Amino acid sequence: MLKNTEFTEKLRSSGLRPTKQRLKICEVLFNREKTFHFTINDLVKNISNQLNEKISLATVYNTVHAFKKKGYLKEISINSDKSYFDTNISNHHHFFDEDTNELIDCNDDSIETPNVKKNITGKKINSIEVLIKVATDNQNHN
Amino acid sequence: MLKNTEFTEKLRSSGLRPTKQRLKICEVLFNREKTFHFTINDLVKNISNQLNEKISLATVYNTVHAFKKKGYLKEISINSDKSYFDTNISNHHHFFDEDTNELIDCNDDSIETPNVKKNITGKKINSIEVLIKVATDNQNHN
DNA sequence: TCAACAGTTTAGAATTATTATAATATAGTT
DNA sequence: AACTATATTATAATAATTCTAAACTGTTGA
Repeated sequence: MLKNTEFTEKLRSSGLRPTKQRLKICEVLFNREKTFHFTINDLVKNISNQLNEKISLATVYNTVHAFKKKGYLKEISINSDKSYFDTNISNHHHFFDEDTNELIDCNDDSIETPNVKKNITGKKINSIEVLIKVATDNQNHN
Repeated sequence: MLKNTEFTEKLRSSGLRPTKQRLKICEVLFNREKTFHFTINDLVKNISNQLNEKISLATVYNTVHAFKKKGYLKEISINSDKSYFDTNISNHHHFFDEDTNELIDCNDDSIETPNVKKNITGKKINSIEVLIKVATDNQNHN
């Protein structure tokens, strides 16, 4: 569990001003045992539930994108109507339950990161994401 | 190159009525040498360019989703503001060029499909998608 | 400590993608 | 040719995200 001073330091060291709103967002995102997935909407709700405060939607968008840029968050590639973010920035993959729209971390090595034997010329690989879509067996029979 | 009669047959055999609009969409999507990626917007533009006709946006959405359900199209998991579809329904993976927002097929075996050693209990794996994000080396330094 | 400035926040409007709706039209069958 | 079920359409509604311009605030340097 980190304290506000530590968040302040961390933000400052990466060139982000430690504003009230950012510190609050840090608290909600990073002051917990386990990493988790969220949408912008989830986060806004969490802020109002946990801190009983309101940070404007636009600010939450700005902050999440700033944190992503600095590598404190990962955005998960999924074709959904909304964007999913992950506070787990380690190299890992995901299951997506199409019945419940639930995203499940795969932290052990049950999904191995595939080798990429050939890359696009002149480009650097920024990420390798694996998404396994699952559903109950009796779905999709129409 | 398939003819309209063949599309008619194919549609009918999968329980979809071979309406004018669907046949036209088939023509634009499947009457070509190479498979390709598109967004709904791209498709609407192609229809008006190639056939000089207009099919309503809602119909294009309906048809694309119907084709996806029947397995004639794949939706690609990517966190973008819009959905990408692929007429290549074979098992393959993608590069995504973050500089140009271009999606590139990987048809050879330079990206191998990862093994999934453990699955969610009671669920069936519907797909395994690998997305490699690339960019020029001098990006993301802010 | 304080003023100035650069960067941040805000609320609301604008934009964009997608879905819902309800009336109309049409394909396939009788 | 008429009937029925389904598809199409245009429009409205919704929902996610971005834009904008004004107000505000943290930081820096005096």
